[in-house]
Amino acid sequence: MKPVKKKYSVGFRVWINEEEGHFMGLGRVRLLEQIKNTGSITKGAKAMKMSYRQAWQMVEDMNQRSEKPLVEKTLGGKGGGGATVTAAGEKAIKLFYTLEEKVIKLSKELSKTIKL
Amino acid sequence: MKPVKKKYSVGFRVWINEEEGHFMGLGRVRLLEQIKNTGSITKGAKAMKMSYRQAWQMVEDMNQRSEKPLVEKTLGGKGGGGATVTAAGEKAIKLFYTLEEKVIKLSKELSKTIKL
DNA sequence: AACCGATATGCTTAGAAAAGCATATCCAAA
DNA sequence: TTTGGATATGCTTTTCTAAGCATATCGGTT
Repeated sequence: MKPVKKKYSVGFRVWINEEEGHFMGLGRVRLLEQIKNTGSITKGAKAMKMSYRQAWQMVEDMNQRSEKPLVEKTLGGKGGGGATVTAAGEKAIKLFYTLEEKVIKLSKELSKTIKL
Repeated sequence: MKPVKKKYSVGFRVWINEEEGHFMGLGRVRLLEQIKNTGSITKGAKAMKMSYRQAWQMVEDMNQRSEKPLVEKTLGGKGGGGATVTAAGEKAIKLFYTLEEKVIKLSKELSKTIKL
């Protein structure tokens, strides 16, 4: 009875670095999408089961470190305020997925070649 | 005075998954190398400023989940024992670097294309 | 000017991961 | 059979991160 051959595969994570380091990975991209869908950081965070505080900090960090803010926030007003994803934000989301897609493709190819 | 263009780049992490999930990433590969260099888990761990306990657990995990052990351990004997990296271990190390190299190459290319 | 729901932010708490400690075990060599 | 240095493993402690709580602030709308 020969030992069963195991299946191995390549795993990976991609992100975008700004000069100071990690800038935007899958988590932040998803957050941006949720903010876009729900119209607020609070609701977006809730949808991701993430604390508002952390979500807010992520948005703050991204806005401060990108040349143009990715999220625009409104205080007061109808419903008390909200947040929307800017054109720059949309662009960043698309860019991230484009990059990720290419790495996914490579990792799938590499997975086939693994022999251990 | 125009705003200064920021430099962005693509960051990544690669690892090898076995059926149960994460199997071997850069940290474990380095540990294997240190074990090879020093001839023991204890010294290898120390060289990496990692606790012996953690190093031992990693080795145990790798050995149990790969078809052939990557590290061979000796109890007692001259010097009280030690550990060596098996041929299968060497193979795994090389495989990992081969995979990583390809992802590095891709990420460098992608870094050039980033426009935000 | 009162209201409302979201942003903004400090401070506390909880939970998970790593480190650290203590000790038992192993066995070839001397 | 004693020695020595490494493996083996349970248990405690530290550390770091994320979550949670509390509260102040904002400002268009009514």
